[in-house]
Amino acid sequence: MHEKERHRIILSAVQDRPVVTVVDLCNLTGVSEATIRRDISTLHVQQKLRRVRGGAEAMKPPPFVGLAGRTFAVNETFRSAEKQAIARTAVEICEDGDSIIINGGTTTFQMVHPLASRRLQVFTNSFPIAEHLLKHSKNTVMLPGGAIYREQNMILSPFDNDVTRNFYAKRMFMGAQGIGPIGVMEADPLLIQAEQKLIGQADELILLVDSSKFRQRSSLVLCPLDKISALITDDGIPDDAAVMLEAADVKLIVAKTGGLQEEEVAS
Amino acid sequence: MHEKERHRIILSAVQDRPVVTVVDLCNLTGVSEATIRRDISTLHVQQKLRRVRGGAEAMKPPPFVGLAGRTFAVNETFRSAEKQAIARTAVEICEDGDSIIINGGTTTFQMVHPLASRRLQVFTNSFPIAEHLLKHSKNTVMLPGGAIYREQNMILSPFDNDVTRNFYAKRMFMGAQGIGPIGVMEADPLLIQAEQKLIGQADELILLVDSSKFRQRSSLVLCPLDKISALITDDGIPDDAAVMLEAADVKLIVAKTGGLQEEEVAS
DNA sequence: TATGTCAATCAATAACAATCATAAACCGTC
DNA sequence: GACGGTTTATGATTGTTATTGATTGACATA
Repeated sequence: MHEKERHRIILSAVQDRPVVTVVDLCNLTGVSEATIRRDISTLHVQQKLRRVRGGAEAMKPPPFVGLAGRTFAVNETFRSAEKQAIARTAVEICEDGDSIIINGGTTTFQMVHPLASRRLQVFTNSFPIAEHLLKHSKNTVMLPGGAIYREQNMILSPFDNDVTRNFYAKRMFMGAQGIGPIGVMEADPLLIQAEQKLIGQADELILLVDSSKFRQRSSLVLCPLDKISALITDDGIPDDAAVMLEAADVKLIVAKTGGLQEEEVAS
Repeated sequence: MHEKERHRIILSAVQDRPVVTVVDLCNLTGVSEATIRRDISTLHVQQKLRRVRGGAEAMKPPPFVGLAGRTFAVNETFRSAEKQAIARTAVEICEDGDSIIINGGTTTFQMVHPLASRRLQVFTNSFPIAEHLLKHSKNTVMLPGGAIYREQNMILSPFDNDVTRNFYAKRMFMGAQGIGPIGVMEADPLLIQAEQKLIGQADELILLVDSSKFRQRSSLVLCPLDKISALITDDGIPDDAAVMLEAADVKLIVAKTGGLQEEEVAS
């Protein structure tokens, strides 16, 4: 990864929230802490951000974060290191020029930072993802039509006749509330509807879930496991879950937190 | 491969992507690293790009699209007092609960501030308007589907099957490049297409133009004057323009800058 | 004390500049 | 055209420099 590329990612992250830690940036970029510190120092003297102990903060903190950004930010801090590593791994399997679909969620949102230095065709129903990519990257951004639901920060539509049907992608990335033998679980019927509309518009469905999701259950089943092409998670995945995924022929990708390699466990 | 040919490829790549590496350019052109480095050096002294370690970057690194974009911001300061008065008047004729369509533009963008304390159903193809209303108001925000065009900061779609057809509003507000006896003028064919899609989804079409627009002409005609229900402008409007509008049965509303009142000149 | 952050250092690596040899393009003259 | 000489562009090789990641110890904090 190149210096400029890292700098873009760092600036992208630092403007996303009040403070970013060095560890966060390591997970986001996959480089060592020493390098991140050197980068922060460089950007500090360039006045691009302010260096603080433990990380960095934006030069001009946003005047006030709307209620939308707040709930989002709270969720983000939960298991954020894992989510960032997972998101980085997800972006790494994409190539410039690819068409991808990103379903809204706190884990998938982390993809925006590694995407800052890339150029893809991104279709997303998440308003914050679209907003961030528009401001901090050169990716092409496409949206479905519909109403913006503040609670989820997503664009949802009860109609079937939107441009979603006109977009076809190589991969679709999505999070989930939980994973079990029955399949992928979600909490909200509205999300189910939106996600099912998107599944089928992509060749591969790739799930991004941190390992805590394997212990969670929910009432609504989005789709069975065999619809999933690959699943990216962190190294806290239980053995029985790995067996379950292998049985369903789901490619398991374990993202390494702390910055180095990804490791494929099962095909 | 000829030198000029490589240079075109390099410049194309460097403006397309945030960063290009020497290796990338080697793969792209099929020549050696030494040659690419020589090319980058040449283009660097020609100020066509900036040379950085590992590759090259575009001269103006981040075309960061701010909340309202760079070109947006420049336009916003031009005749902003008039635009704000016009926008305020436009919002004043709406009542809470109304469904309105706001077409993107620098004048219509000014509507977001008076709208901050209101609660309407707003359908807009302007990303900055949606963003602002979402963060700073409680209005319901709805969007058409499509790609976000950075230059205009608008969501445009070549497809006809989007949710636009499912949204019907009491009023549609739009700006324009110019106004003449022939009708409403616009500069960009893409905008024409998007605007024509929206017109017809509202009972009334209301035009927001500052008085300088009566002296402007453009090459593309969006619609004839008689499609317009009302036109809001400032008190700099020429007499002949007022006569022209009266003849076309357009209700003329003059926004008072600084003051409060609207004034009806013709019905 | 335990933990996390940081700066200094060093080895490994990647990127670079300088140099040279080859081959193509160029430019005269015949 | 054809030939010989020159220039120019390119790729490979070399040694040099810059960047990175790991290690260590210092310092602050809980």
